[in-house]
This record gives sequence, structure tokens and C-alpha cells, in this order.
Amino acid sequence: MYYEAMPVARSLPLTRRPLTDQQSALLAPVFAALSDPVRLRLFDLVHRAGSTGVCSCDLTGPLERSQPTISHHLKVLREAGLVQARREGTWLWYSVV
Amino acid sequence: MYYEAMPVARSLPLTRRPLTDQQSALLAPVFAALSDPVRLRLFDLVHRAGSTGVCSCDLTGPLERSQPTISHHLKVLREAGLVQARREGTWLWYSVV
DNA sequence: TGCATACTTTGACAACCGTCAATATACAAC
DNA sequence: GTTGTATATTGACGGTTGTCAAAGTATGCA
Repeated sequence: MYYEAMPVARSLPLTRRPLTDQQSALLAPVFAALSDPVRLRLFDLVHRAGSTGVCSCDLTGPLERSQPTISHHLKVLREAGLVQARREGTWLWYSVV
Repeated sequence: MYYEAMPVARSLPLTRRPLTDQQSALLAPVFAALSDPVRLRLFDLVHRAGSTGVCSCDLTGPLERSQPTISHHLKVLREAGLVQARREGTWLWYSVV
């Protein structure tokens, strides 16, 4: 499940050469994005929502964090290339990339 | 490759319920252990060494970090349950759990 | 004993991270 | 325009992290 959501990992087939400095520098931020419990649960919720996606407003409630904190974590997941958002009026719908 | 090395992830089949607070608290440190470029390369090197393992002294050279720093990173990987070490005289041989 | 090698721990430092309150921006309806 | 709702950004705070030099521990050998 998590593996499938990692484009960087998918593009790194098990070659005969060890991971280079550049490759690890690309891959590490993806793991870093998933290294926080709140972000893991966020990603899990977005993942479960499938292609329909889930409204950001529905993510603030169950995680017991302030709205700016959730917004911050969603930005981290977005910048890691794990999730994407599309506007629909005032709402933002998040889905797995 | 990385997925297979994560016992915590393996023990979390895709259920109908969202990730709990406790589950994410168990899983997040595993990702955190792989969220550093140096540790990623270390884990990759250990992974490639197979069941034979690799001597810790052979890991210090190629990563351009001081020996205490490598020792620190190996400890993080060990405490995340990703690698294990066995003594052989003065040497320590690391292998993937 | 003593010495050498392999590794760990300690202590310090700058940089980064998660969190929130406050503020700002974007959009829709009026 | 104004007002209200949804989301983002800023700024600050304590806590954590990666790094190294220095000192400490462990094992083997003479």
C-alpha cells in the first residue's frame, strides 16, 4: 500500500549498484513525509478516500490537531508528491497521486 | 524491497478501519529511520550484503561521515528493527532483520 | 599486564520540526 | 462592496536531529 504510493521508490529498481548520494537524497524526503504519526493517519485517510478524494475539512476533526497544523502536514505530503489537491469552490479535495 | 524489510508494515493488513493513533505511532518511527539519506544508503548496503551481512568497518568509508556518526545511524536502524548486528571478535556484522 | 583495533557514548552546536494563536488569502453569496 | 466559510501563511515556542571531537568500552593478541 505505502510502497505503491511512492513514485520515487518505483523508479528505483534493484540494480547492481548501491544507492547513490543523489538517489538517497531524492528518496529520503518521501520517507520523511511519512515519518510523523499525524501525517501517516492523514495519508491513510486520503488513501482510503480513493479517486474521489476527501475534503480537507473532514481531515481536521478526527486528528485532534489545529487547522493550521493539519494544513501544514497536508502541504508536506503534497510537496513529497504523495497527495494532490483540487479545488471545488471553497473546498479542497485531496487524493493520492 | 524496503517494504519487505518492515515488520510493522507487514503486520498491518489493509483493514476497513482507518489507522489508529497507536498504529501510526508504531509505524512512523520505521519511516523516520529511513528518512535520512545516509541511513538510506546504509540500509541499502546492509540489504545488499544479504544474510552474510556486512562489517560495520566497511560502511564507514563510502559514506563520507565520521565513524561515530555512522555508529549513531546504525543504532537508529537497529532500534527501528530494520537491521541487526552480531559480534565476530572485534567486528560487528550487520544484516537486515 | 599492556597495546592496538573496533565500536559506543558523551557533550556540544546549529539546523530542523510539530504545534498553536494570530493573521492573511481565496472563494461564494448577498 | 460586505459578510461568512475554507484554507494558507506567519511568527514564535520548545523539542528533536545530524554532526563531530573527545573520551569511554570491548575484544584480541603479545
